[in-house]
Amino acid sequence: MELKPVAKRFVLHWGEMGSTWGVNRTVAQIHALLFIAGRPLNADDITETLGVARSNVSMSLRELSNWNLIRTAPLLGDRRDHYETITDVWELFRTVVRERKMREFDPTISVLRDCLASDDFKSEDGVSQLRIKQTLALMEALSAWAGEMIRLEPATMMKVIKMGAKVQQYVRGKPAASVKKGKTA
Amino acid sequence: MELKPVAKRFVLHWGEMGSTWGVNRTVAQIHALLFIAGRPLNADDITETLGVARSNVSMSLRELSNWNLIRTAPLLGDRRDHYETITDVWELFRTVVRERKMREFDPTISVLRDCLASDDFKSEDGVSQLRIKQTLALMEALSAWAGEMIRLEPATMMKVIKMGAKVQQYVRGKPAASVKKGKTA
DNA sequence: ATTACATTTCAGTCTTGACTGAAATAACTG
DNA sequence: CAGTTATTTCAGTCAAGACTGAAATGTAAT
Repeated sequence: MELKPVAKRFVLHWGEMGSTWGVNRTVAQIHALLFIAGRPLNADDITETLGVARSNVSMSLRELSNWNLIRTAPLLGDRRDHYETITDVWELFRTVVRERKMREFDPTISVLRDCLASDDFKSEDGVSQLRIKQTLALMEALSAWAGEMIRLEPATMMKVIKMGAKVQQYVRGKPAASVKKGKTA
Repeated sequence: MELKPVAKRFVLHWGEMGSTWGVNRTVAQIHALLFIAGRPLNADDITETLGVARSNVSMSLRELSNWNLIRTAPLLGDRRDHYETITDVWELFRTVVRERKMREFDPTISVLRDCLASDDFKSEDGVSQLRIKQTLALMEALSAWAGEMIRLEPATMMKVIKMGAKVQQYVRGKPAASVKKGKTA
């Protein structure tokens, strides 16, 4: 299975981006490949196409599984495991947000709550206390927001996102000049 | 300058999270330290407090500067550069979003547009074409959304976030049962 | 201009974690 | 059950990049 030029470029770019996004290159490449392939692939297909070790593919598939980004798709007449990924981009996005929230936000929120509750907290500098409280408040707000957004149907989420900053008119009670006219930096 | 227990925990935790967030440990620790310190610090203060090499501090400060997360704050009667970071957490958040959008979204959007525009595109599999188009649409929507959000005043942005999924009632035309009653997964 | 202090650069070292290949395990088939 | 195929595990290797220390550069005072 040889990739066509554009597909190859897509897979390679996704792999590079993976590093920035906190998953390694191979994991991101495999995901891109499954996403673009149009049919479930088995581990050997992937090994061949990407030119990495079979064992690397195995571990990377496990990692993608932990992210809930792939599932096995049994094919009639073929013993080998075949893998497919979510094809709806908004559903995909939702999954990634859910997982990142779980890995990156929730643990930090726990630590911050713990800090606030600790006996030592009262003896900290006033500024430190304030910063920690504010950081926790920010993260709780973002976490709650993300939690609500990922509960929406993909189609609804899309509408909300596309509505963009126009929503502020509802929190302010009137349309916002700053956005419509681009007044602020 | 010795850190109090909670401040130390905060700095260490922020450092660990940094790895997940795509900046290295030292960079994240320095940022946490400046955030919690309550006054501008010079490079030697930081070196001492964190117990890393002076040169490492120098490079990390440069990195934070590239992220627009710190600025120098000249102190009367002291030649050495002192550094401070944004203290408003929403402003801080806005800066991080702006920078990540620039580094992680914008380049990918360029690549995808390029793929679509290329001569090879038409000869790709139908599925590949579709996936690339949908991915680009998603990323453009998110990018536009983020672009609008970071233009808002921090206080407004906070209100929008805190409003959460309730905004969907405005895109749908009525309150959403799925959120209020938690019907969906 | 010289000295003293502050900062940056960079070549080399060290750490972390990605990747491989071989061996072990598991799953199926006749 | 023996043989075959598929998958996972893991110890070792390798690569990327974080970190250090020493040297170079920059900056201000005398």
